[in-house]
Amino acid sequence: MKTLFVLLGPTAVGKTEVALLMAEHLGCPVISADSRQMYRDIPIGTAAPTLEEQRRVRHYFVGNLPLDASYNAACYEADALSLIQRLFLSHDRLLLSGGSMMYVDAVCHGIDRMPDVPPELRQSLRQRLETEGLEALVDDLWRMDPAYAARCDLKNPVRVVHALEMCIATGSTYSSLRLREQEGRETGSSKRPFRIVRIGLQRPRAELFQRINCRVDAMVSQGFVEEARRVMPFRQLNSLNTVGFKEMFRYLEGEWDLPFTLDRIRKNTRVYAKKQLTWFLRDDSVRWFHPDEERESLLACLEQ
RNA sequence: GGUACCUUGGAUGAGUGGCUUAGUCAACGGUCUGCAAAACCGUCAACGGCGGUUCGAAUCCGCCAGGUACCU
Repeated sequence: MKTLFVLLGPTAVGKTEVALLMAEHLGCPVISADSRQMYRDIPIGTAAPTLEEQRRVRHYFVGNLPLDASYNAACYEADALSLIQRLFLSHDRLLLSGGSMMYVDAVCHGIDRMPDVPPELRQSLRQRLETEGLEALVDDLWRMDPAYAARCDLKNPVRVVHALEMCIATGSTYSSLRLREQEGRETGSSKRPFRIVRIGLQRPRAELFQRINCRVDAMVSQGFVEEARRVMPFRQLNSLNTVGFKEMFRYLEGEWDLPFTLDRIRKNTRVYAKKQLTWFLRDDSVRWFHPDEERESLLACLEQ
């Protein structure tokens, strides 16, 4: 049976380097699962694999999208699965590596088929959110899909708006589209025709935070400020609603000074890393390793 | 030596006699199927010390300690 190894872990833990080793060991490319490294023009701020690293091992889904692409986890699921299927023709073992929780989840568990949201619909709901407030939208949700309203985080505008988008776009209910929830995680369409082995990278928190701090400084010396300045005209794009860029834009506007800005970036990156860990730690099928100290056993686990 | 002002949780900062005491930032924990490096939720902890007034004090009074400003 074909095997997909999935390498995951918090940002700055050292995934890129370990992925290279694993890929070389397996003789396969790296399939990246990073929602921000996919965008071109922002390699420094997203700590994307360098050109040298990409010469060492072929990478997919790095720098392959323009900043204004509209993309999401469902697109990624489709793109990744078709690539995986193709690569399995010539490989028995493949490597997916990345820290974007939903993207990894989409490949491993699948995402239910849902309609595309017409941009005008999204726009009008966003408009209503501003003029009428969240309460009005919540009332609508109770009316249109009480089952989902009962379990939805009703204080989260993004969730409420999305549920309404689905209800209005289909004329049905959002909850009726959520098949994975109804069938349970391991059944139904999410069943993959290949084996999935999840490998997690983790370090003691102090060590991880130390690496985050160093990486922010390294980014700056690689020209992060200039990179941010170049893309600032497009700051409203989702691709730039990203830790590092959000803060850097405020610096470039003169609102914050540079030391303060870098502090905020470090802090927000720490918070992001914690969020990733919270997500990944829930999945107890993940086998965890220290990226430096347990490299031997990590590579050994590829042979099982 | 004298006078005035100040002292709140890790940081900042409201509160001015009474429902276990704001907010912000940090820290910590969590949620998550279509913008997810997004969005959202929760927890934590303080009224400088001692004594007094009072049914009741972070809030009023006195002393002590520390700090700031000005004066001789």
